[in-house]
Amino acid sequence: MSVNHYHNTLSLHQHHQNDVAIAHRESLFEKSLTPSDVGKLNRLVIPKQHAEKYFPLNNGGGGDDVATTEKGMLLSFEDESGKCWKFRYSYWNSSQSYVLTKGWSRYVKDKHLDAGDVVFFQRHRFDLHRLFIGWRRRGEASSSPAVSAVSQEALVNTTAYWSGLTTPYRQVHASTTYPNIHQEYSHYDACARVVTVEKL
Amino acid sequence: MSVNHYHNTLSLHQHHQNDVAIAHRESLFEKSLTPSDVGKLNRLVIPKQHAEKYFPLNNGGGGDDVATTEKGMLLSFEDESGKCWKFRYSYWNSSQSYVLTKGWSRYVKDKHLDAGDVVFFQRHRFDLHRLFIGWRRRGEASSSPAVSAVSQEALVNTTAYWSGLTTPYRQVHASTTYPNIHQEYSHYDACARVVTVEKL
DNA sequence: CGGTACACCTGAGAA
DNA sequence: ATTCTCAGGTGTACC
Repeated sequence: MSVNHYHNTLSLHQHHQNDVAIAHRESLFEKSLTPSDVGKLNRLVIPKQHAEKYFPLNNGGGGDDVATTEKGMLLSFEDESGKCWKFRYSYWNSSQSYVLTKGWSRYVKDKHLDAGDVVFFQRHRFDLHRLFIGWRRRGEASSSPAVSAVSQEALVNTTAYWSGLTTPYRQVHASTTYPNIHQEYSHYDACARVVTVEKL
Repeated sequence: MSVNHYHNTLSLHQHHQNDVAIAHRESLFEKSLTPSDVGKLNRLVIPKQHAEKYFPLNNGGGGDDVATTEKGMLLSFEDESGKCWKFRYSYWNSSQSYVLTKGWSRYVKDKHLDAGDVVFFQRHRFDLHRLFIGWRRRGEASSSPAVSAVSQEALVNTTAYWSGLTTPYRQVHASTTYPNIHQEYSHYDACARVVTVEKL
């Protein structure tokens, strides 16, 4: 059993501070990783139906959404160990697809993900801004049997929460409270409360 | 012998009007072109040490320099035939590198430059704003045997001329006879006296 | 639409 | 070990 496998499957029991949070998570969706998702393209394609449901970039509203659409946004997820991962999230007009770009390759490397492995996304049931990311090895069963039952009801409630707090790349690690306004990305920090020093 | 080769190696003797100027040139630096420099990226990376010595974008003086840094500037160079080449010159924050972009691909195409070929930059010894660009084929010796000896000594002598400039780019530009003010780029026309109609 | 321009991004290697 | 550089890329906008 590898170190990463250990963290993935046993973290529910090992990290007690996360146990409570897990009970309050709802699964959003998961994806089996393609070779491109873990390869040199350094991006994860988010299936459009999930992207538009859970991570809307703009819903046809005016104003700031324009900038959000053009520049993308920064999404933050807590992993199984409580570590915060930030990904640039944007829409590629050329391929008409939603993608996680900046930061994604680091996640792939850190978790040693291969094609066929599965990543899944969750969010806090009550604190809807709080997002989680997890993974499991290809062929492994999902740890929670209730995973697939969740989503349809919660969808409508989530859309309204995405707004335009912003933070610069280079200053992300300068402070955990993210006081700086970024010119480029709409940014919602889903794990601001998790004090984690990391490179983005 | 190709047409371009002819121009390159014989121009010293063919173009008498340039002979005087050549004697008054000092080498700044040269670069062996990478595949990317002559490929589809349409840009030339200027090694940072040379860029900051010879083509400073901001001199730490504040004010207009900020705009210069953000927007880049237009650099003009005379080639071996006296033709004026204008390149957009700017700094890429993301890669922390200085690049010639707009106009560069035209130069590569015109001179039929390939990877391994060398481009070199010179400036007038007395009229320091007058810049020159030249090239030679991969493997060819520098036309002036003294060049490499000159550059080391000249580096020290030349550095002060740029950094010690008290005249901002915009004022220099305004003092030339170049009638058109560019809206986007800080622009110093190093070959204003060469009447050349060209598209940039 | 294709080519160019532009502002990003990253990995590998050098320092 | 960490930082810096830069060769080689990307998507997007514009013409």
